[in-house]
Amino acid sequence: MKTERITIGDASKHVGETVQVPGWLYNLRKSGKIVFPLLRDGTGLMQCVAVKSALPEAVFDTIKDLTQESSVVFTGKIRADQRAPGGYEMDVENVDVMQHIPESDPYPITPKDHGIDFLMDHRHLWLRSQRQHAILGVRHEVIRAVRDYFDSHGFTLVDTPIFTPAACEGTTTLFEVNYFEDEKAYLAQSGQLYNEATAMAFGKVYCFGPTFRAEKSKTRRHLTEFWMVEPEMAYATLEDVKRVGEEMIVFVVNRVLENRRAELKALERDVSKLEAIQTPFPRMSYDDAVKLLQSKGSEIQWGGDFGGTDETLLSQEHNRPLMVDGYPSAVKAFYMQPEPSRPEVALCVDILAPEGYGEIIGGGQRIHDYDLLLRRIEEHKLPKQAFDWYLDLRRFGTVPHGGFGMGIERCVAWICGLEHIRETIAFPRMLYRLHP
RNA sequence: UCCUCAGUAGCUCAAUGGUAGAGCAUUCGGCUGUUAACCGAAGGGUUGUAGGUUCGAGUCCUACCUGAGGAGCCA
Repeated sequence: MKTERITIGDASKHVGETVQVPGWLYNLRKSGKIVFPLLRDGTGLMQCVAVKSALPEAVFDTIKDLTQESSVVFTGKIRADQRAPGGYEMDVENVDVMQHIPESDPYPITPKDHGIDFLMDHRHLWLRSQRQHAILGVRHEVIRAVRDYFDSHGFTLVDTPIFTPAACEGTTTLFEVNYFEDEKAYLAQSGQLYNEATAMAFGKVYCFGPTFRAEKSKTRRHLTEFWMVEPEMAYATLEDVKRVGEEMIVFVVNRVLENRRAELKALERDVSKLEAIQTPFPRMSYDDAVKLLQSKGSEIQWGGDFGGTDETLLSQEHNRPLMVDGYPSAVKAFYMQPEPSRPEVALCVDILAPEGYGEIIGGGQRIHDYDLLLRRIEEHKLPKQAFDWYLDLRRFGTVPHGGFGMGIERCVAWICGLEHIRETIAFPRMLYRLHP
């Protein structure tokens, strides 16, 4: 009879059975005639027990000499045991070694401390460690929840191009691609303009994909390549955008709390901070935010954008994400709809995550009037020709519409309580990091 | 692009301008319930690179390289 292969995650269903578990050796503790190999398989960690007196000498010797991260298949009987890290233990009966990593060239990431540079250089291996594994598990849950939210609220996924002919927002720096015959192409920094077109076709849409920013940013909040989800809604106002934003965030946080408790625990995340995330989110105008910041000693003047420290100060005021609306039009993108009674401010909103994490969502209502949009394009000295199709949307059945973009990595960093965004993506691309 | 800090054993870090050290990892030995196991021993170095000051530089000075944190900009 063939022994069944199981994963560590399913160990609880096989207590008392003799099974095979394929995996990698996470660590090994020896005590003379008994050894404790700790096996990792991507679904969890399981402590195994090999007793010399109960095994053929060759099998015991093979196990006791295993090296960290060697690939092995253990065969043995599963048993519940409180002393084991995962709650279940295997009494090893046999081992099949796929690859024994040689002692002369051992696995570089030992169970002790390492510096960030070393770990980033070995990112392809670092992903195997428990903490990184937990973070990427939460990331997966966040992405799944985001898609489930939009899919179950009438949104259609319509993905937007990565190669684009012009800047979406004139100011930011773009990655140039020299391939297309007659003109330069750029890597997308947002799918929003295209979303506006598809929203007029489907009503409610979202896109989800990588975006690229060639900013020389070098902070804990920045990646050169990051993933963004961008919903866009026809016949929508700023209020609609805010409501969807807060609902979606609460939905995502609840999903992670439901399905990723173990990961949050591994990350030592204070889950009470996440359990406090409920609608409605506190709201504040840009005007009031500036006054508040000034009272706290910030240098900010009305008309300027918030610095990182300003965002941190604001978001620490509340235990829920904070919505700040009505930024000066001058600091926002050209397509932002002005407030009718105060054209100098825009119908836009930023959502700042609590605990000092800063902006995770930026969005607003878009200009739907042809003449105003054309004027803005000219004021920003953008090439009108490149925006002809975008202007067309205002010629053929224009309606008020809006949406937002959420940076997945910033959201994951906040939910996981991480110091730095670089751990929220498998292979981060940053100003000075392209490898591995 | 600018500012600040750092670079010493495979890794994490010590070392008043005066003999280059420890823990982990590796190798050898010991231990039948370990939890980053523990105990004993051994091997392991062109102190990021190039100049300079000095009787003498890991340490001081200059330039460069690499990285980290931050600013501006942004999600």
